[in-house]
Parts: sequence; structure tokens; C-alpha cells
Amino acid sequence: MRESVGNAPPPDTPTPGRPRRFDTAAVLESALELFWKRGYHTTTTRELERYLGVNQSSLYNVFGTKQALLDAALDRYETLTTGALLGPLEDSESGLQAIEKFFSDLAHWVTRDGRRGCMLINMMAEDGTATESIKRRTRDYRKRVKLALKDSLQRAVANGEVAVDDLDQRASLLLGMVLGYNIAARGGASKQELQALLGAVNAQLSSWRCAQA
Amino acid sequence: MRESVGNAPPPDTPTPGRPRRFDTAAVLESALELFWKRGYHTTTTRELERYLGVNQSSLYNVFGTKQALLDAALDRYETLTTGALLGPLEDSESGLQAIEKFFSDLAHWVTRDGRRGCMLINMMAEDGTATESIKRRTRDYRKRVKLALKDSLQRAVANGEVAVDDLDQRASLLLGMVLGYNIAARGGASKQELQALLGAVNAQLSSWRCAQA
DNA sequence: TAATTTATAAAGCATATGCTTTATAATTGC
DNA sequence: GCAATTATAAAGCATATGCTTTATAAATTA
Repeated sequence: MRESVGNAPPPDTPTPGRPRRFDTAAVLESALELFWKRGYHTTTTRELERYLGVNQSSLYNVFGTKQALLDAALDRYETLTTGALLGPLEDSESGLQAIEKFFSDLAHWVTRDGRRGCMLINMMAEDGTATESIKRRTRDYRKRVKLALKDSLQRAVANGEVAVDDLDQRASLLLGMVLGYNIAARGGASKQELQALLGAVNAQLSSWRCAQA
Repeated sequence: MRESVGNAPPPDTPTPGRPRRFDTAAVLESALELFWKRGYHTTTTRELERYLGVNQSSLYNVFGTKQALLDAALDRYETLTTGALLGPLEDSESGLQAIEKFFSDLAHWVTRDGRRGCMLINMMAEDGTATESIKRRTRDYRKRVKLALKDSLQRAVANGEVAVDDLDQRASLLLGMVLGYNIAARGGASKQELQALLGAVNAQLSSWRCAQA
């Protein structure tokens, strides 16, 4: 069942049996939305049924279990976040500017539609009962974000924008701020609070900039 | 009932009726422990019953509801955290040194007994369904931490340890790192990861220090 | 001792949870 | 049209949840 996930448009050779009535990809997108806003444990299968407009049995036929649905949603989330946040940072040619853009993008990403935070970072804190799969994902995510930030700093050095040697420490600082900004947003911090956090990061980045750059 | 919370040792004038068999304060401490480790929603009343060794009905007679028990536990938590973390920071005469100590204390506080994070910061992220009371608490906590950090920086300036003007921004940076460190610990970050975050903060603090100090 | 008051243990209650089953509807190749 | 195959809706299942009730135990004052 799991291998048919994402086959929203029916394949060229029509499959036998009654055709699926819903678009798997669209339903997955809605599930992601719900898990993102409400968290995993607080989202019930009945809620999913209502919000997605798909009967529980169909949902379970296609995705297996609630955990499996979350996993599929997280796969999708990683694609989205790569496209919107991490991809641009990783692919950019610029240094400091790419980091500034990343934090600016992050601010929008994390507060759109009534403040939800980054789903993966939310998962880190949801509770102590995370799956191994979840733990691995979140660990990888922290690692990936830090590396992307460090590489950008490296480029900034190469470009002569900044002149520092302790790149790893500075990347850690930025990673910490990414995590902190997220939990503040998730915790319902006001716009002023969030703006203050963002301002602190930007001031920090500016302070690293060489005078001549 | 609520007003009798915390009256662990029986008062001088013995109350009529069967005496309580458990120490209210000790039980509250255990409840705090459990909520802290496992989060609010994932802790069930049966778990509390087992872990505290107190029957549900007794628990409900003394504390009212699960939410009320959490509230009482959070009151206790605030006392504890004030004593161990915030109090020293707020009461210190020193500047930078107090902040360094605060982060060092925080690292222990947050990782003792198998890594639980700061309970109040955990509450920010538990899920989107926080009570108004919880939201207020967490908002106040962020405010208090930032203010304490800012005041310490102010003292550092007065002491001639650092020479900067944008104190609010630097306090925001440190607050962000407090939040970020916590969620990393809660999310199961390795000792290396946590050490890296802490190292970044300390490097930052050092960089603010005047050469002559 | 009797009457009163409070605490406790165990069972009970209504509802919710993740997941499955049963019956039926819609499509296929023949 | 007919068997085969898959999807769906609704009901069902075992268990868990927060909280309450009932019966009884242990202390008080008189």
C-alpha cells in the first residue's frame, strides 16, 4: 500500500477495481497542514477524517497507520522546506546575504497562517515519546541547517565579506537562533518578540561584516 | 480544596476526620517530575496514580483537576527555577560572569536525569492547545529571562566589562539561545551538539568583553 | 460510645482513541 | 453480462481517558 502513495493522477494503464475518489497528494498536503498546526498526538484520526474529507478506512488503506501518515507528511514537509528555505540557502552563491535571506524567509515560513513554527522543530519538542524515525529526522535537520549556515559563512569568508576563523561556533550560534525563533513562534510570542529575535540575528550578522565589504 | 495545597505537615490544631496519608508537597514534587519528563498531555491520570502512589480520587480531592495539578506543579517549578537559575542571575552583582554562570547552570538544569529541557519552555511547544494560563506563564517567563539578561548586561557595562549600546538586541540574542538550547536538549541532541551551542554562547560573551577587563 | 468529618480504594461512567470489519459500490478484463 | 478487483461508508472493537461515585476506614468532638 505504501508504495502507491503519491500516485494521485491515475496511471496510463488503468488499474482494475473501483477507482480512488480522492487525490492522494492533495490529501497528504492537508494531513501535513493539520499535523503542522496541531501537532501529532493532538491530531486524532477522526479529525483527519473530517478535515481531509476521507473515510478512516480509506486513509488506512492508503497510508497504513497514523504514524505512517505522519512519516509521509514529513517527507512532503522536507520537500517543501527544502524548496522554500534550505534549498535557496544551500544553493546560493552569496554568503551573508544568503543567511539574511534565510532568516527572513524563516520568519515568514514560521508565522504564516496563524503561527505554526517549523514542523520538524515542533517535533523535537512535542513530547518525550518520539519515534526513532522522528529522532533521526530531527537530528539530521539540525545537522543540515547548521552545515548550510556554516557553508554560507565559508562563502562569506571567501568573498571577503567577513573575516573570522571560528566558523563552526558562529554556525552553532545561528542554529541556536533558528531553534529559538521557532519555539518562540510556536509558543505564541508576539510580533514584537519575534521581531526582536530577528533583529538580534541581523545585528549579529552585520557585526561580522567587514568594513570594506 | 485548592487552598489546602501544600499543607504537607499537619497543622498544630489537628483537623477532624481521617488524616491524609500522603505528603502533599512530596506528591506535588513527583507530579512535577512526571509532567516535566513526559509533558502534560502524554501524562495520564493513571500514570500519576501509579507514579505518585496516590489514588486518583485522593488526587482529585486535593488538587481538583489534572490542569489544576499542572498549575500547582508549575508554581512549584517557578520556585525551583528561580532558586536554581533565575534568582542567582537576577541577584548577582556581577555582569558577564553572572551570565556565564547562568548558561552553565542552565546546561545542568536542562540535561539532568536524562535530558528533560526547561519545563516552561517545553510548555511553549507541547502543542497548539495551550491554556490561557499556560500562555501567560510562558510569555512572562520569556520576558523575565530577557530582562534578567539585559540587566546583567547593564551591570557589565556599568562595571566596564563591556562597552556596547544595543543592550536590548544582545539580550534578545541570548534569550534566543536559551530557547534554542532547551529545544535541542528536549529533542535529544547529543552532548556534542549541546556543547557546541553552549560554546557558541560563551564565545559570544567573550567577544563582548573589553580587552582591558 | 455516638455522631461527625475527612480520606481512601475500587469500581464505574461517558466519551474518545487508533484501527478493523462488514457490506456494498464502482471499475476492470473477459 | 460475469467474475475479479479495489474503494468506500458505516458500524464495530478493544482499550484508554479524565473524572465521579460508592462503600468503608480512620480520625475528630462530645
